[in-house]
Amino acid sequence: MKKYKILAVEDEPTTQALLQRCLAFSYDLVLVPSLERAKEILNHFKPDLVLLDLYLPDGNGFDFFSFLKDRTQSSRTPVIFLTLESDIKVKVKSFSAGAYDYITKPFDNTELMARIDAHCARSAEVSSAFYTPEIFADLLFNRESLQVHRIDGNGQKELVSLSPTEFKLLQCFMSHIGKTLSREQIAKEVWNKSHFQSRTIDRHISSLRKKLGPTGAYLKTISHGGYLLSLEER
Amino acid sequence: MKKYKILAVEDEPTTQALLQRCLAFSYDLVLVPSLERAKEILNHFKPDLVLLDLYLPDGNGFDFFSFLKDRTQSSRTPVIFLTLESDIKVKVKSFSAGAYDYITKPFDNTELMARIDAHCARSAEVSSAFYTPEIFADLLFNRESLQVHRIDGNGQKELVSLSPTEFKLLQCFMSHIGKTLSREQIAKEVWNKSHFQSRTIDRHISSLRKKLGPTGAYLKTISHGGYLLSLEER
DNA sequence: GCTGCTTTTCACATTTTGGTAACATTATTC
DNA sequence: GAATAATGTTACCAAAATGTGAAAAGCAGC
Repeated sequence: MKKYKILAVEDEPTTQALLQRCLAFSYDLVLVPSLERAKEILNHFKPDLVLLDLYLPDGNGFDFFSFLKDRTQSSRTPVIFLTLESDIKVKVKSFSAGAYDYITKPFDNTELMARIDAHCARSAEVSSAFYTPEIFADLLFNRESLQVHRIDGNGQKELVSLSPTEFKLLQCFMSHIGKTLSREQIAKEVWNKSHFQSRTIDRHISSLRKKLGPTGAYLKTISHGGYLLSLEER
Repeated sequence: MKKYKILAVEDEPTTQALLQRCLAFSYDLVLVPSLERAKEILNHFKPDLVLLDLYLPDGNGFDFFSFLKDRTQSSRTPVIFLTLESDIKVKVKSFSAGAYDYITKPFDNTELMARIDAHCARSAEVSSAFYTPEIFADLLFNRESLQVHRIDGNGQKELVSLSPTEFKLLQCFMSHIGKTLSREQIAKEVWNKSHFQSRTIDRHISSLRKKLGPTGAYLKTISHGGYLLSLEER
């Protein structure tokens, strides 16, 4: 049985010791005391779940939370807030920001583990459904370098030079192949905004299609619905 | 904004009243006092989330939970246990069985709502990833891509290109297969209007039938009654 | 502040859409 | 089997949605 990988960000020594003691055996646990260290660790550790204290020496848990949400690799990683703060308003804020759970100290070890397991199990099931391919039609995606290449008839790779926004836009469609995305959804995923001067998205779609050349035709317009990336013929 | 549909199974009058008071406004709430009633309700109510008491007059919450898991329609529906029982062992058992959350009474309204919203939002996102198009005759109706395909004799998918209104119209019939819909009902569901220059609907039906080709014949006219989508002859 | 890039906005071109009228056809009633 | 009512179908065109070049606005690095 494979252990779940957990990143715990916690500066208070007592809780640190407690977490170490009760989680280290059952999980692949990395415990760091600051956001800075956490960000470093993420370069070579991809946790299945994050335990996050709200108040940390070098910043606020919410900021780190948004940081995780913004990186595609960790945008769907479950985050459990684990904190002394028991103010209902903070709880509500956490949940509406997207927290998977909120546990106040002191907590029960067994319950913590049960909740961790539950979230990890569901998340593992879900992440298979959200798998984003690296190849779509004749496009090759490199998530590390944030580059897209097109493979021509001879198997030669040719760089498709996309701007950062165009890349994010394409990535957004790649992670929802076969689903029509409304302009609102696109705005939210790519710009993290809900409202927009309406034509901006259309304009970006237009230039993305142009840069993708013939492959751009797979990015279809669904009138009154939004846009759709799909392999099917029109 | 659409309300989440919630089924609450709870027999204790105090909690019933509390749930009614704090949830009925923000959610589409159905509150039942027994497992038997809950099962009945499920025949015509597909909740987005279930609130479940552990100890009920006609059985144990766990059994109902397994019942939900076993039905495909509800196997991914989030279930929150809401109970007096605060024994850690029961909590752990609930989570390992697949509970989404476990809240002990007395609880805070706001927190309950925050947790409900969080689970529903994630679940909605996930269920779209697991969505499979609906099938009617040789049509594949896809609510996610907002497209309709027809399967031809060779099993090839062919796009049926519908305008937004036609799609909504078909969607309306797809959600009420076998039921005759009056023009008023159609106007309300598709146009969100009650009154209409009478022939408009007819004209859209006409073009929908035309685009659906032979399959359009399943969209029958009920003179003086409206229209009906049904496989049965009459 | 200048330079070179990206992003956004504007303006206009183009396409799609949907309501209505008019007429054709079918169903219902007596 | 008319007469009448209900429904089917076509054509039209205005309004709305979308595509896109070019100008304007941001923005990082110097």
